[in-house]
Amino acid sequence: MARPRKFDEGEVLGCAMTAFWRAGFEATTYRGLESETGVGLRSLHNAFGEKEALFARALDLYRDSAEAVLDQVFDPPGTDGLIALFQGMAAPLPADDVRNSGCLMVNTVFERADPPAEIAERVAGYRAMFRDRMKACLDADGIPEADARAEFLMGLLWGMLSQIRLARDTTAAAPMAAIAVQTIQGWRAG
Amino acid sequence: MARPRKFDEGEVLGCAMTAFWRAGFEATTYRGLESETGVGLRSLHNAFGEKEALFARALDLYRDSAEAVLDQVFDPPGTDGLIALFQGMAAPLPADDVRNSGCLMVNTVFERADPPAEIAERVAGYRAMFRDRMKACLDADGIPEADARAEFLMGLLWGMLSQIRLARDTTAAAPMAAIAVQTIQGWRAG
DNA sequence: TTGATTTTGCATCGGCCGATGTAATATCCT
DNA sequence: AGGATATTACATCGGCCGATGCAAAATCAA
Repeated sequence: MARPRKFDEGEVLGCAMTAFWRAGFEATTYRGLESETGVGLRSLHNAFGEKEALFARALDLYRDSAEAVLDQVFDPPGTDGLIALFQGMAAPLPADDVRNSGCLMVNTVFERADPPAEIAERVAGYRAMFRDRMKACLDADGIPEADARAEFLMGLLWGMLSQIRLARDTTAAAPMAAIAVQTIQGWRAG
Repeated sequence: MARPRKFDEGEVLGCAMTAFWRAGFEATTYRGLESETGVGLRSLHNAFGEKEALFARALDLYRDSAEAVLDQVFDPPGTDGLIALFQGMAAPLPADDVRNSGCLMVNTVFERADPPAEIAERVAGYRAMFRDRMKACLDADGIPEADARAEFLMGLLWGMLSQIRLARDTTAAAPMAAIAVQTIQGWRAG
């Protein structure tokens, strides 16, 4: 019915997500994506619309990917999964792995001082999702004060991601992960 | 010997610091400062040079202010000071207080994907200073594993500041502060 | 008062970026 | 083959920002 696209939309979206992840919203430009993907500026704009919309789709992709990981790590839900999560967060990775750039959602919290509602909702929703799944892990093992402790673990997690972003290296969070594991084990014992 | 300035440099620097703190490096413009302070664009540029240099001076001012606070809270150094720090971090403040915008250093980690060395050094130095002073508090009370635990507390602190920035409200970190205090007390007891 | 010196106000340059207009191009359906 | 339709390539607009040039203004020393 019409001229077909020369590029795969999902592929380009993935490329945009990692670009936002590494460099942030501002520093990621349509013209930069044009160079990286070889897709023309006008085609990108045709496919994704304004930059804000592309960013929102990148956040959605990120959330979906993260949930897929949680489905595995928290299977079944419990403190073992939490411990695995914190240990995995600080595991060494190849230097060019995008996860050395921290977490796209956390980065977004800080970069965009006054984001549009569409973005703020996605970030807040992501955080709530993550916290609720950690709380479910605490509940599964009968840990008391699960609400406050899940918030506590969220704080710790995002703090680790701060340090990872500062150092551009997941292993920079290893000392924190070690004490986090101790603390969770302490809850389980006590 | 020459025409005198019509503005106070320290006052303008303080204004710039809070602007960077609230809105970030990019969103804070010389033209915006011109409006806020009433000082002409050309005069600002004359006094502070390029924007990067102004930002570096703002970071220095921030560090000095923070150290002055630590001098009080950690007097004498010990876990009581640490507990006071974490509780104070989540204490309610007037809505327009700049501390509801988190921490300038943490914000900087995230906003600037590839900062000039002058900036990166200041941020890393600030974090190291803060961690060392927390470690000194642990040492003062004979807490073991002080190095890793100080890192752990840094992670927690920066995670609380993430949540504060997301919510634009220090009290959003209250649940984390409560568990943090419990955890520190546990170290003291055990 | 006069001259040296710094600040100030105004205008402007150059660059980057998001976004759009337009015409040529490539496909599918009939 | 031929028309309808979406994509592509190219050029460009408008806006914002950092930075600078320049001349008028304001002070102090002599």
